[in-house]
Amino acid sequence: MKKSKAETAATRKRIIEVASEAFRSRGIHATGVAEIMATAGLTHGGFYRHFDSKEQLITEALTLSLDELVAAAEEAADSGAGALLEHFQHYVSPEYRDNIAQTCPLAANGSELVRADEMTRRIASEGFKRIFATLARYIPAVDEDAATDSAIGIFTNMIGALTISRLVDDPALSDRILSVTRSQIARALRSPQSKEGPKRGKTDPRKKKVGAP
Amino acid sequence: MKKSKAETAATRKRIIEVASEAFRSRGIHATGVAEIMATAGLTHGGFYRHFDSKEQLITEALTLSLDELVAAAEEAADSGAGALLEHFQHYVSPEYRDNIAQTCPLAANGSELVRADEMTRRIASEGFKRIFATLARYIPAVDEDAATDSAIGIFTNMIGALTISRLVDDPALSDRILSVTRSQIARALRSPQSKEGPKRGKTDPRKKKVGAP
DNA sequence: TGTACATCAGTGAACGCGCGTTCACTGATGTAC
DNA sequence: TGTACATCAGTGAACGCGCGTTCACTGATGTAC
Repeated sequence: MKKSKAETAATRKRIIEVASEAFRSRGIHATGVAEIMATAGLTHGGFYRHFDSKEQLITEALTLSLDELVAAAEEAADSGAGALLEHFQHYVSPEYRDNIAQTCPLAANGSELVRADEMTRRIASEGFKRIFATLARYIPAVDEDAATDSAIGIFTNMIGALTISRLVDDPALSDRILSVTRSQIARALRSPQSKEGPKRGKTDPRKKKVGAP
Repeated sequence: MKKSKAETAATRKRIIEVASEAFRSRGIHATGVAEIMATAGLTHGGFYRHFDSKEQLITEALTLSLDELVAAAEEAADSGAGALLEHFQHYVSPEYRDNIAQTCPLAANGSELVRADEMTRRIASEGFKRIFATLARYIPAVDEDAATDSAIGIFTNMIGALTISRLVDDPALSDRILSVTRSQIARALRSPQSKEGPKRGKTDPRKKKVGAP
């Protein structure tokens, strides 16, 4: 029962879509190939007609979810600074927190990605860079370097807040974590950022445009 | 070959210590009971003389690592605000980043803990609360609520920065993430914090002292 | 355009493997007298 | 204090199970003529 090229491509796409949600919902390690195939309406034997290994699916699923994340941020950015502020505020909202399957994979799978293979970490790194670069373009700052610093700070802050808001078992504390983070983001996006700080925390001036595409 | 009570207690403690480092190094799911027992110098069959299940070991290992984390923060706090600043700056240093086995379990296992069982999440939550409460006591702020908000923000920020600094495959970017976060922490710990922000990001005034022990 | 055949997406059974957990056994410890 | 015996920490083999992966087979698709 060979399938047409279009149907084969659609099946492959469906497997990746299912995997990208399943990995975020239940974790990468904890989600099996058979489970993904069953959700996609297939038996597990056919998996290797589409992918060399589970590892390959992980990288493709991560690529998809990061592409979607970047696209959403760029779309918001195209509508101006106000829309971008709103977009990133939504990133640390209860709705976003409660929709782990369809939101940021760096927050959903952070500590698992730290131990992923080289290719997966590269994709995660590239996705991280693309997001904070988009953000940096709209941050009021004394120079490009300061804007990048601020964007990095905001984005890592959001990922930490989101992760911990999902971890804590006290709903009121969870909401408060998000609320505090929204305030921090709003402050950073409103007022021009400089890089001043105490000597020990100062950005090393030798590092130039690291990670800025 | 029954062992003395002292020896039994020492063995149990050793298993928990080994597990707490192994879970942080290699991940909770990815670390097997047999591997932990072998590292502790035992065969895996004896595991169930000490624990009911792997889950129980997870909660005990997490308890240990969080207790150590809290103890270190409180020790620093007892030496004054300067020592506390230094302590939390160290939290987002390259040395700390590169020592995942012996540092913050919320950063090392964040996304896995989100999906852990009820007991484990409760312990993680309690640990989180104890740390930010310690931090809040030394933050200059207009009131206790604002200090708690600031402490929550700083700590979730650090966890996100640490996780992403371990994830990215570009060493210079990794260092920069930590450096940026050190600056943010220094700023927050130096100048009095208030809760002002735009309406949408404002802390809900109905939430009083959530999570503050 | 029609026919003959090679391709290959998908099925379902099976592979080896490592997982968490159980169990019969050993023999030193701790206790009862 | 000394002896007899019950306890139980640790061993090592085995359990069922689900994992990622392989494979013989089916039959519709796509291609060659």
